[in-house]
Amino acid sequence: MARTIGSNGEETAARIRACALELIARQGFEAMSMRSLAAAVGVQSAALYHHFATKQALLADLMMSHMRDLLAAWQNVCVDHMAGQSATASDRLDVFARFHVRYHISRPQEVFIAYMELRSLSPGHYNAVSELRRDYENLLKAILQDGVDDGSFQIDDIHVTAMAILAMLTGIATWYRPGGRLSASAVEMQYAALVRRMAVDEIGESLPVQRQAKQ
Amino acid sequence: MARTIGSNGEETAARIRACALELIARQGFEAMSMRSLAAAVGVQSAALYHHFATKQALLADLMMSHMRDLLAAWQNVCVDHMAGQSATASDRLDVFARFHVRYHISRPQEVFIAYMELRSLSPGHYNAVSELRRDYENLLKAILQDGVDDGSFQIDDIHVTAMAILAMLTGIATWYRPGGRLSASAVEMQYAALVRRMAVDEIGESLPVQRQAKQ
DNA sequence: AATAATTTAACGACCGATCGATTAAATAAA
DNA sequence: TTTATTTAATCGATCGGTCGTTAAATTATT
Repeated sequence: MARTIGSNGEETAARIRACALELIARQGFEAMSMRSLAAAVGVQSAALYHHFATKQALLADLMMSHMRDLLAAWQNVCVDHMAGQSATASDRLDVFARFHVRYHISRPQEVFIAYMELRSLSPGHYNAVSELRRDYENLLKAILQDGVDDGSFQIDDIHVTAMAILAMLTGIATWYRPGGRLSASAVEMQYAALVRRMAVDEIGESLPVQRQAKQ
Repeated sequence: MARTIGSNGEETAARIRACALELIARQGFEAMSMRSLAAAVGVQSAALYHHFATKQALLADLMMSHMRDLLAAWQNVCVDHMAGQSATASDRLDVFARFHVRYHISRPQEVFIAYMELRSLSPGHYNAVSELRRDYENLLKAILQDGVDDGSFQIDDIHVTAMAILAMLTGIATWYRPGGRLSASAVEMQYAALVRRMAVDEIGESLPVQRQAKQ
């Protein structure tokens, strides 16, 4: 430790992360200079390099942390809400949708960065983050597949439907603002209902064959 | 040098626009330097300023053009497919969804830029683009409202549903690649079917009251 | 001759990153 | 308990380079 009384390295690193999240979310990674970040943190720009090797490493740290936190949070939900995977596909889809909305509403900056700054990552970091993203997408696909297998979902294409659901849910971050007309739980409820409709076609539910989209 | 044989100002401006679209879509607006853009076009960077006053003006030009083209293309679809607005809300929603998918698949770069680089716009340009975006959103909202009014749609909240649909459809740009597993028309069909499900709840269709999402 | 398009050359500002010096706390040695 | 040493953290200054932009000169078109 060095200068200021009552502060240490981990605390400074955490403050750098927090300020970087805000600045990158507001201006974009390329538009944020290390100098402006240092000013926001309240240190000299050189001090940033004691905690993060490069600007790129800082971005990768933020994005990897976000993806790992997201996956860990889902694991917690699984442990809490449906121990043993005994829940139906429909229930699990509902839990997933609500979880996703809740998590993305509670961390708007991380979410915004996670899918806006993918192109700012170096190839190596991009692959690492993409892998975690694929893991997360596969969680949803597995639920959809289970529902198709047991006949409770009517889905033409798992991949397309999963991409559609995730884009729809993640898009909340672009318009939802706390304190607006709708509460977070109201939004959560509505999106969960929309997701359910996307997976379940009530008319086709009783039919043994997959419902065909009309040309 | 001045004018090369067979070229004029408008042609150069068009080439600048095309190269800028590609570079910005790939690297982001902040990451694209005017020097690299000039190199891609095949001119000196100073020549760019004969056609666009500033880098910011170039971005605004690209985004405003995109939004105006999008709105104009929808007007054309309206004239062609449903003269006189006599079509049902369900049909109009279907036409809208298919149009949106088709248009966004055909112009991936413009689409990507249009919703990734909003924050790179100066306040004035941001407001101008946002106004056109709102116009486009209102087209969808009007269709949804009509369907709710005549009882063919079961929708809790027009705004939420419209945002969800647009995020879902626009998200295609993040994963669809020509020549992949699915053809553009297959994607168009599937997304149109999903949009229909989001607006129409077949079970609740016969009920006079709005269907309530289960808590 | 007038104008439009492009060049070369350069300006000042800022970029990410690094350097060596400095300081405070933790640890070891006396 | 004092003294010496190490480690972690920050600072001020600065590096080489690139940024957006501009001025003036040059060339081509009308």
